[in-house]
Amino acid sequence: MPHDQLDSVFSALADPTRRAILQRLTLGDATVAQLGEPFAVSQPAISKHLKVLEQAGLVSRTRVATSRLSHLEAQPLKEATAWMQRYKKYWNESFDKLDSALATFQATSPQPAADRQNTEPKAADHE
Amino acid sequence: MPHDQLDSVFSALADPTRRAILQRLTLGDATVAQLGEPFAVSQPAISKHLKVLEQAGLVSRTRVATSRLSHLEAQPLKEATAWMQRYKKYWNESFDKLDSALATFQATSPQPAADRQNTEPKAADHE
DNA sequence: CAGTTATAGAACCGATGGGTTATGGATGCC
DNA sequence: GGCATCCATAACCCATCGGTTCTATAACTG
Repeated sequence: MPHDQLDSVFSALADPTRRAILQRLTLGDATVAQLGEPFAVSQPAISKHLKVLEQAGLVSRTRVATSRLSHLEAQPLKEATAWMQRYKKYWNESFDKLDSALATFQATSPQPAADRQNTEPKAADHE
Repeated sequence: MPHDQLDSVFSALADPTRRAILQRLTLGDATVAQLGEPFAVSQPAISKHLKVLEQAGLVSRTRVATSRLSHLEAQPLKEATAWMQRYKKYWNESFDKLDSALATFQATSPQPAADRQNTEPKAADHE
C-alpha cells in the first residue's frame, strides 16, 4: 500500500461522519439521501463525504435509476490494519523497556545531552 | 474509545511524516533532533508533529537533560485496529453479495427508485 | 416533452493544518 | 552567572477541509 493511499484512507477515517457512513453501509448499500438522513447536514455535504470515501477506495458506487447506491469496500481497511499490525508487539510493552534503546553510534557534531542514542535511521523511506 | 480519540488517532496517522516518526520510534526513544533528521523540514515542524502524536496518545515524552525523548505508545493503535476489525467480515465479501441488502421497510414519502432498500438506521449514534 | 426526484458541481466562507522564520525558555557546562 | 544547546511558542502564510447555498445534470413519471 503506497503512502498516499494510506494517507487517503486514514484521513477519510478521521471524520466521524464518514466513519458513521461506513458503519451504516455494513447494513447494506444505500442511497445518498439515506446515508445523509441521520445527520444534520446538507445533501452536498454528504456527497462530498462520499467522494472522499470513494477516492480512498472505501466505497464504490453504482447508478440505479436516479439514485446512486453506495457500497462498502472494506479492502483498504484490511490494508490499513496490516500497516498497524507492525506495532502489535509494542501494544503491551512493559514500561521498563523505556531504556531499551542503546547508543550504537558516535556521530556528527553536537551530540544530544542524553547518551541513550539510537542507530541512525538516515534516509528512512517513509514506510 | 470515544469518537474524538479515534478522530485524533486517525488524523495523526494520515500524515506520512508522522507515520515515519512512529516507525522510527520502534527502534527506540529519540530526541526531536534525531526524529527530524531524515526530513527536509524545520525543527518547529517536527515539534508540531510530535505534539499531534502526543495528543493522539501515540507518543509520550520525558525530559532528559536539555533534550526530550519521545517514546512510542502503541496502545491507541490497538484500539484503532479494534475499530477496524468490525469490518473484517466485509474484507473479502464476494461480489454477488452486492445485492444482499433487502427491502425491509416501506417508509416515508419519496422512495428511491431502486427497490433494494435497507432498514432505516435513523439516529445512528455515530459509532 | 414537461415536470419531479436524486445527486453532483460551483462558488463561497471560516477553521484547521502543515509549513516557515524569529524568538523565548529550560537545562547543562565552564 | 554566562553561554551554548535543545526545544517550544508565536506569528504568519497558503492550501485544504467541512460546511453552506445555488444551480446544473441525469433519469424516471405522467
